[in-house]
Amino acid sequence: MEKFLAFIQKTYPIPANKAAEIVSCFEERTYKKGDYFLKKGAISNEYMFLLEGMLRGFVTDTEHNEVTTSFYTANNVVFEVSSFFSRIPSVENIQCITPCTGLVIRFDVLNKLFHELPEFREFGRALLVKGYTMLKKRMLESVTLSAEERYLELLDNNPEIFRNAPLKMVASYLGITDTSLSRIRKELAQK
Amino acid sequence: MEKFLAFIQKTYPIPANKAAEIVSCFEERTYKKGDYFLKKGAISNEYMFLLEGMLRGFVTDTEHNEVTTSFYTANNVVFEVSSFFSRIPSVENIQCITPCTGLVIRFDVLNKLFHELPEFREFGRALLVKGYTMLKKRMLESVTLSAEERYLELLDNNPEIFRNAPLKMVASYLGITDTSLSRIRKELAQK
DNA sequence: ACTAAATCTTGTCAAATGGCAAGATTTACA
DNA sequence: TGTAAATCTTGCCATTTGACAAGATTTAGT
Repeated sequence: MEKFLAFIQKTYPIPANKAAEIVSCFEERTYKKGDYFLKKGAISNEYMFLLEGMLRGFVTDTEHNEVTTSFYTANNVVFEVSSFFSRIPSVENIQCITPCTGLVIRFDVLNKLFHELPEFREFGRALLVKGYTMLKKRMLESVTLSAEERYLELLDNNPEIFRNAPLKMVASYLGITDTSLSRIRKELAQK
Repeated sequence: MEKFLAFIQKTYPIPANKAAEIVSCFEERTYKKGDYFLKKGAISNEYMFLLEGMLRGFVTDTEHNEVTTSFYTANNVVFEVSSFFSRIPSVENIQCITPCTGLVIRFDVLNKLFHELPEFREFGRALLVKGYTMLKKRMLESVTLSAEERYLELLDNNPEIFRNAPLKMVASYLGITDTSLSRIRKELAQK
């Protein structure tokens, strides 16, 4: 798949024949809206490059509220780091919020590739570092920016999220209630 | 160093002779209180296992406030993931808040070890995954727990932080002001 | 031990956000 | 297309937290 090859090259350049070998180990899969890619309590066994659609990661807090931890958009990888790499039960759920198509690989196959192809291993590390970096950035913004600024930033950088996710999911991702987010929008509209 | 060997074995078991080889590539270094291990704008070139003392990671926000991003305590590694592995200028500072002693290794030497010793590579990945996991956990707590609960959790799990870091650093780490933290303590004391 | 600087506490008031509930709007699907 | 469910908005009031500033306490260095 073109998209996946382009993604690999953008993340960590790899010789074309090696990249093709990698991609051939993935298999295409489709999901319906509402399907779970990963359920809390399960050990994540799949790693996906998302071709189309959108998913959300979420946990349930002590008051039984669903708190969105991440949105996964097309042309990015979808997996839960801790459960997948440390082989422990996931605390997070990952669910399709639209119909999805992706290229999937199992843990053992991915690991085999990591061992055989140093370039792919470096690609994996680069991705891990990138994810880590983005999470740090988000964490930082959650304390240095106001809710309104965080909303505007998300709207700027990931407008597609607002087309597919209900307000409540976006609000909990931003760390506020849907009521507050609705008010923030209202105030912005009046400017 | 015993402590470092124990840390390696705890994180990802490695044959003793290999572990010894690894440790021998690190060199001991000492820092004074206030010394910077990493300065904003520099490309991080060192990775440290901290034997004694404590450091803080921080950034400066738009209003010139220092926001603590992490505390580094003895018997853990100290480095900034993005800058060290992606070779980009750091947005964070890492500074000693007490005199420190640690075992330090340069980027190129560490990478050489990663290439030569698959076990050490896996140790590195395990550490990266662990750090990522802990950051996710902290992120989650920042939205599901109240400031008071976050304070109590930190007090329970890392009491040593309170012995060395001024209130202001702890407060910004918890995502609140020093004033609020002071009030939280007052209320807790009254119970 | 003395003094200055750093740190911590506390008061007052303002702003941001949440909880709850009702009503408006949109969406899904029979 | 009609209707129920889901989603979004809004009003009211309470709570949390912040900004600022003054005073108390602790720490560091001579």
